[in-house]
Amino acid sequence: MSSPRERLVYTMVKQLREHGVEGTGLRPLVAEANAPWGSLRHYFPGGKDQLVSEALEWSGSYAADVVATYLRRNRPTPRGLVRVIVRWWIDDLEANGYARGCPVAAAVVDCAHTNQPVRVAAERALETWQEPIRQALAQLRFGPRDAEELSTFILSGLAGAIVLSRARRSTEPLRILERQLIRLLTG
Amino acid sequence: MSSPRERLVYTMVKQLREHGVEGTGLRPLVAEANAPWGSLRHYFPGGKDQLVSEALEWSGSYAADVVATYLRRNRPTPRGLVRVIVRWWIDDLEANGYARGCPVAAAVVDCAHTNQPVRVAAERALETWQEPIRQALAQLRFGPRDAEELSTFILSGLAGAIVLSRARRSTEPLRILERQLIRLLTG
DNA sequence: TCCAAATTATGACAACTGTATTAGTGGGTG
DNA sequence: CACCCACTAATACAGTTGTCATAATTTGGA
Repeated sequence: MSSPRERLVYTMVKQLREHGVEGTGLRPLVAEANAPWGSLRHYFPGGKDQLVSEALEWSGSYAADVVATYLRRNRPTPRGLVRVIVRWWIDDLEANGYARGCPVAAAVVDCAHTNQPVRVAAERALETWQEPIRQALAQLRFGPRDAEELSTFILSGLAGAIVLSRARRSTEPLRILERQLIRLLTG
Repeated sequence: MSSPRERLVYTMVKQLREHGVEGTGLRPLVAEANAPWGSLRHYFPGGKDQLVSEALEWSGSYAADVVATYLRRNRPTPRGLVRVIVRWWIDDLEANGYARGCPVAAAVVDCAHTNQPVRVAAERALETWQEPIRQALAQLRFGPRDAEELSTFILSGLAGAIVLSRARRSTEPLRILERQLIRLLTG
């Protein structure tokens, strides 16, 4: 399997997505990760903040990879780009009964003002995530300025649509996002 | 001033926006509200869930009022509608140093899967908020179906842009949202 | 084999969590 | 006055929180 260290980070990602930062207890987390309690301070001397920050970093890289993989395999189209971004979340929400949301949003909501290290980690994760989207838009006909603006806009819509979808227990908001974004990028 | 009951609800709104559901302790809350500890169980026998739910209801009504007031005073235009919705948040974030976000998003992120009563309250708050926006779109040239879709899309973008703005400590994501929404509604 | 370093076990710490109970205060009405 | 009521005070409860210190153990390399 993976090392206790890796399992702790990944389990933190999952817990973050389900319960947020403040809602995640270290002891339940360690239990679910099947990790020894002593590993916590050994691998994460920075405490909970460090573990959360690494979980966010992992999440940012993962999300970026989803887009980057699409770019590697296809010449991007507006439709295809939007689809690969939004569909991942539609599938995930449906597969998990709307249990898990966006870990970055969770971190921001809980700690934006009270916990600088975590906030900075969230900011970095968003940059990581945004980068391949911006690249994709640049490969389309969009100039640097539009690519920057539109990629920010896409992430905003996505983060919000996830929240709405979980509140309603319906993927409609995400499907609407997909339609409107395609309209915006092709119109 | 206002009654302890009202202060408790309003203070919960504030705490929700700053620390989320799980990050808000009842004792600090009661202290900040200058309310007697005994008032908690007296006015809110349903416990924390009830207090959070009422805070969400209050928030939904408040947000809806902002839009409804605009509608009462002006004949709506795409630009004016988007502006009144987005500007409130730009001003609020700048005025409070990005300390406070959207209470509904906070509730969803923390409790969407673990706390049905709160999730339902969040869903209702979103409906309340969406209603005047849909009305405004209906007063423009949009049919019922487009008004429904676009009002959902606007709320998605808004909730997400607030998250991004707090993460970056910059109102750029909200300003981008404003521009793109105007483009979408006028294009 | 033996040492040193990496890893884990165990348990304690004070502070805090939401909930609950019981007694008591106040003010207005009968 | 006496009564009842909405309201508050004070405290206790069992559980959990993140952090920490120290000892025991395992591991890999010389």
